[in-house]
Amino acid sequence: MTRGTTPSFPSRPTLADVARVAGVDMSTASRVLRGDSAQRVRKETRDRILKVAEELDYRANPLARGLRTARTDTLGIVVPQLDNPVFASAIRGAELAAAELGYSLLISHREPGAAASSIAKLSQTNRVDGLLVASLDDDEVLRSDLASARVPYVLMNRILPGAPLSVVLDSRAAARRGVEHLAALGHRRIAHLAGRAQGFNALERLEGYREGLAAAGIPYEERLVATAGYTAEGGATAMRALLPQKPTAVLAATLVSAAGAMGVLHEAGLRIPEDVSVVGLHDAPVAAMLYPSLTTVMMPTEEMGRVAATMLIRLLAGEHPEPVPPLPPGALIGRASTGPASR
Amino acid sequence: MTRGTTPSFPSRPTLADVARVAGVDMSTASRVLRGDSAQRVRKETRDRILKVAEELDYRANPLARGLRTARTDTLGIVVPQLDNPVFASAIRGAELAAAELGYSLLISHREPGAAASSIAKLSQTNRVDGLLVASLDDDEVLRSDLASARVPYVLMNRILPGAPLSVVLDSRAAARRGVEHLAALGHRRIAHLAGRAQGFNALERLEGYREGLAAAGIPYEERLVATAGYTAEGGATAMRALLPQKPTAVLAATLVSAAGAMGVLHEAGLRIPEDVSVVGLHDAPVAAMLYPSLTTVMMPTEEMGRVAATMLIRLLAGEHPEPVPPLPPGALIGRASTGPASR
DNA sequence: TTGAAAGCGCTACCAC
DNA sequence: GTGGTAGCGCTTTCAA
Repeated sequence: MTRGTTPSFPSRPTLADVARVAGVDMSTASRVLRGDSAQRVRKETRDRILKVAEELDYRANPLARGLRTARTDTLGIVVPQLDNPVFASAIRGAELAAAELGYSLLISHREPGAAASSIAKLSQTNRVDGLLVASLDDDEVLRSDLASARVPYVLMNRILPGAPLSVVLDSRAAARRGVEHLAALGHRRIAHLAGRAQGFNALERLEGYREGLAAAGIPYEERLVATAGYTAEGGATAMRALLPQKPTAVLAATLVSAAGAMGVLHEAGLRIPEDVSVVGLHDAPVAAMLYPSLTTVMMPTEEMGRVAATMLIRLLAGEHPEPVPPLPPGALIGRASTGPASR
Repeated sequence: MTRGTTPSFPSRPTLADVARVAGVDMSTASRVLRGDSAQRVRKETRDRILKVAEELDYRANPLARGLRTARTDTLGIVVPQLDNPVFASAIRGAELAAAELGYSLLISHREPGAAASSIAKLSQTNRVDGLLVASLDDDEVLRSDLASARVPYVLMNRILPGAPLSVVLDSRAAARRGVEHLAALGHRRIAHLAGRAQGFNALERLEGYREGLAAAGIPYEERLVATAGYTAEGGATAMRALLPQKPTAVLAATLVSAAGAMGVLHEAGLRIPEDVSVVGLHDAPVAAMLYPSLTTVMMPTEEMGRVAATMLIRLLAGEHPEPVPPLPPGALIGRASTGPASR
């Protein structure tokens, strides 16, 4: 009824207040409160200022500071979707690393096809010092978006020819690992539900799939590969198309496409894993929610965010961080969806 | 290798630049560029300024503006987790509503138990004008967090005694709707996987469950209710405990607990829906990924974010928005997990 | 209808 | 070791 949530909100103390109460000049107060490295301040004075600031519950106004220094100590992170475990955990990693290094994170959730590029929006308005960018867009689109960036950036989960700083996962190794697991279980007819036809990660995974087959001495057959995209429906459609090939195992590019494929297998009366084993790439809680629970290859998505944020902050500090190699996959999480080949 | 992502970044033009090029005073340029309502500016002058601003690609520096006006036109939104469809879509709704009203959204992902409350952090540093708060914390914890808020706020998805402005979903009606569906299919032994013991939504859903039973003339039996919390494991444990009661149908508080329960039913050799029907509350893509696909009651989570943002902005404008009643559930989405009672 | 000027809160340079 | 002060880019009286 009343503005109960809007009580008084007394205005915050300013640096001038602290200085006055402590009996020093603003500039001195600024020096100590800012943690100036060249601390040419007497310990006594220092302590007094700190004490007053504490008592007054002083917080520097980041707007004023930013206006003055032309820095915000804030990183923008642009992701195409929030409710995607990959991006959610990349955000978490970036957030942790950023916080450790004194930066905040401004999360921007830009749905593909959003009118205005948030890359432009974030970077052109002095809100962030740098950008962490994940994108599902085509190279051309992303490139033109990035062209409008007025701050340094680091890409996550993809590369873009011409953009030197990217942090990616080793999808190829992950796919190979999944195939190896299946091959070790005796499977020979291993199908692959691929991602987008031209996506960076999709191509890498396909390559890893082939490497895994080769290592097991299994010939590659094109008709055992179908493009599933990144939706459950895509996974279902692709699986349906693959059924006539009678695979005994399936390597799905994502958890979502794995789920779609599993639904089709159930419908077709095929038992998992007795008739068909399924492996998905990436690990997230949803893997355990499927039936049967899905065997996955864990991917270091949080680490990706962490590394990307760290690189970006280095870049902002004027360093020239070296490109990092693709982050190797984590362990294979054996659950109930994989078993020995029996046919 | 090189700082390829850090080219020149020419400094942005300032208002002074625009004014100079247009041959007017800064104050005049400010008036027109800001869209001052009392536009006491000659059209000719106006157009000239606009044209110059356009040519120079001028963007007001939000830091400077914020410093001057003590407003940021930014709302903070605090959620306990990102990869939760409920919060993800609430964020989307809030973002859309905020954008329409000229506000940006600063997303803060505060994991429970995070050292510093992001409520305090966001609101005490002049970064946001107001806060949208979702929280899974206990009343006491949340209350003390909010006590440190220096800006107006609106709660989402829960109430807190003493905090007048909340936007919640009508979980009670949703639960009732789920039970009605099951009862209409002939089920009489309907179990309920409840949420947290004392949570606001959990209690509401339990109430709705009882109402639904009552409406169908089914007596309430306490032993058909188990607390499942909000994890798949919790759902599994609760379902396991309920099995001896031989329910023919289950109303799960969330999709996640429904998934856990379904796993247990599968393990127990019970067919879904032939032996046991399952309904989950909330709808999200994961419902279609489960096997069999889950019948759900859709909840207006995006609308919740939209309404909350709108209320908050009204509050900031000095209006006194009326509390809104719980948002009614959407349609029941019939999928494969429910069928007629056969025993 | 337009201009002049103060000042938001802070940092950083220079003087003492 | 500390103080004075200009000025970041903008909005907003107040004058003209």
